[in-house]
Amino acid sequence: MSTPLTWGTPHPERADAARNRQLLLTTARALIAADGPDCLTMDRLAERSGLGKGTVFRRFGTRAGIFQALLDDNERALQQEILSGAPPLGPGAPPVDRLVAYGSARIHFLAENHEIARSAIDGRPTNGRRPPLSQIHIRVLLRELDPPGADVDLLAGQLTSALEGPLLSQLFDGPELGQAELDRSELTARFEAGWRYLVERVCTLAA
Amino acid sequence: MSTPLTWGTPHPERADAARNRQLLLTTARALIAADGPDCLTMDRLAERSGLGKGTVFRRFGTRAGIFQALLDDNERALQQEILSGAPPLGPGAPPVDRLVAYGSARIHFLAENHEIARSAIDGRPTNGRRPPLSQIHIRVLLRELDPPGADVDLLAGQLTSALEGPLLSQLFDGPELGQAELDRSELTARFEAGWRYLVERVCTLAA
DNA sequence: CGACTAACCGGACTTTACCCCGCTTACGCG
DNA sequence: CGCGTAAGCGGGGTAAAGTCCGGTTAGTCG
Repeated sequence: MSTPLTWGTPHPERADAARNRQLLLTTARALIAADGPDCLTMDRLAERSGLGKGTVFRRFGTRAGIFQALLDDNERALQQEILSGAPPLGPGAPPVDRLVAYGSARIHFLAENHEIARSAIDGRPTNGRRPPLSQIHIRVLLRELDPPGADVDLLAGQLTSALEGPLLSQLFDGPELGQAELDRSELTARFEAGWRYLVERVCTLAA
Repeated sequence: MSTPLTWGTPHPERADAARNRQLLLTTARALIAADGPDCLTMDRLAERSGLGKGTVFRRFGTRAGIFQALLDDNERALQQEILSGAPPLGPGAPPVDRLVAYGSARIHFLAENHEIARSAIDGRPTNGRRPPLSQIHIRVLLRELDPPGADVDLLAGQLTSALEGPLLSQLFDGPELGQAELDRSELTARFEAGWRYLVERVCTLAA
């Protein structure tokens, strides 16, 4: 379940390795639920899993890698919705509607997982350097739209940043620049509206 | 020169402290120039400056704080240009033109300082939690523009992320998603064009 | 069924950010 | 000009990330 796309390679993952990865993920979730993400240490995770530290590092490469893996795992359901769910999130709706719907979904996902997301962004570019799903999806939809005169690849990156950056800043550091504290649903609503505005502004052809 | 805005407080900084800050900044630049940012360690910086480790931490709070300080210092010239330089970067030009000009300036600044910028983004929200200059400036210009129906504060954050995020990703991790390697000037030109497109799309009133 | 090999596992080791707390020094006041 | 005190300073101490390499085991091939 963890590397379902790597069927071309000879040895995707050894059985015990897969079992241990699963165990580590589960243990990590438990530790995070118990003490918060900041208390999740490599030593502790190894010990609580009954494994050695080397194993943990082999699996995830770095501390941030653990949170990455957790995030990816949580994201899988959303991924399915996009690929084969009902419109407008899934295929079938006009691209602009899909963009708006995707933004909403992503906003809610990040709002729910922001503690993990925070810890997943840390030091060096860990290992995989796998491009973020968000950007890929946005790019595909933009290409369908084909806005005249736009650098679509770059625009995809810009929109991805615009979607995620401010939200994460807000979630991490709290309200900024003289804005009142918002509860969860107000916050997501505001960001959804902002995202819709941006997408329509960028993608609607000028008269 | 380092805390010129704190004149209301009784003792902004003691003379020796200011001297040491300056010394540390200089030494840090020298070490970075010599061995690259990754080799700049707190111990080494303290030793090479002839100061104690505690002093370094008192000044900058965290390793990332050093790079923050360096970046702020480098940014000051640009800041002056914006506040009292010639249009369109400085005051006097129409807001849209100023936005475009600011984007160009910022892109070049980040391209020149990306190694430091990379190291400045690390762990926890260090200390000051001072909102980024970029966002403030963009917000001011947007307010002048007053796009109908927009959440200007949020939009400012979105545009800031759109301006900086993809550029930094590119500079940090290299070209992505099947794009060829670009040299410095091609890269900045591309991002400048992308920024102009975005700003005009968002700020030009629909017919 | 047995041997081979490549991947995996473990835990000691190194490096480094960051903390702590007693000592020292700059600056204001009498 | 001498004193008090608050800020600055120093460097040893801790914890945690990431590395290394010898021992072990899963999966394969004859």
